[in-house]
Amino acid sequence: MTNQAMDNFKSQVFLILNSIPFGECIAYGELAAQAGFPNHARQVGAIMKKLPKDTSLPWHRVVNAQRRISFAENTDGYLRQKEKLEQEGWLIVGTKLQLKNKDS
DNA sequence: CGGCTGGCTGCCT
DNA sequence: AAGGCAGCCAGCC
Repeated sequence: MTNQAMDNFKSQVFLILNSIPFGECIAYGELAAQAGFPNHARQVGAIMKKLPKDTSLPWHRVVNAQRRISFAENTDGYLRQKEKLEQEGWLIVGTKLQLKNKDS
């Protein structure tokens, strides 16, 4: 992957991220695929990792393919993501995301 | 330049 | 349902 492609990739990731509506979420792999680069799920994670804590991007809407938060519980990242998701109407059980109403 | 490490995934016990 | 494992690929050392 060229540096240029990578810039493009990042740009796409940010765009797509911003396009995710309130209350929805997307998987790392899917985000990567939509950005035009399948099998780059981890790279998406790497990008998220670099984001400043005060970023305005809805990075919390990105979860793993199992619809779980990809952080161990009691970690800082986990807590921050959980909090933001709860603000968007999600119910978090452990690392698992569920809809408040019914679900599954 | 080789080796290890991840905000991952899917397949196979 | 729950681990283990092997691909995956850019960063870092």
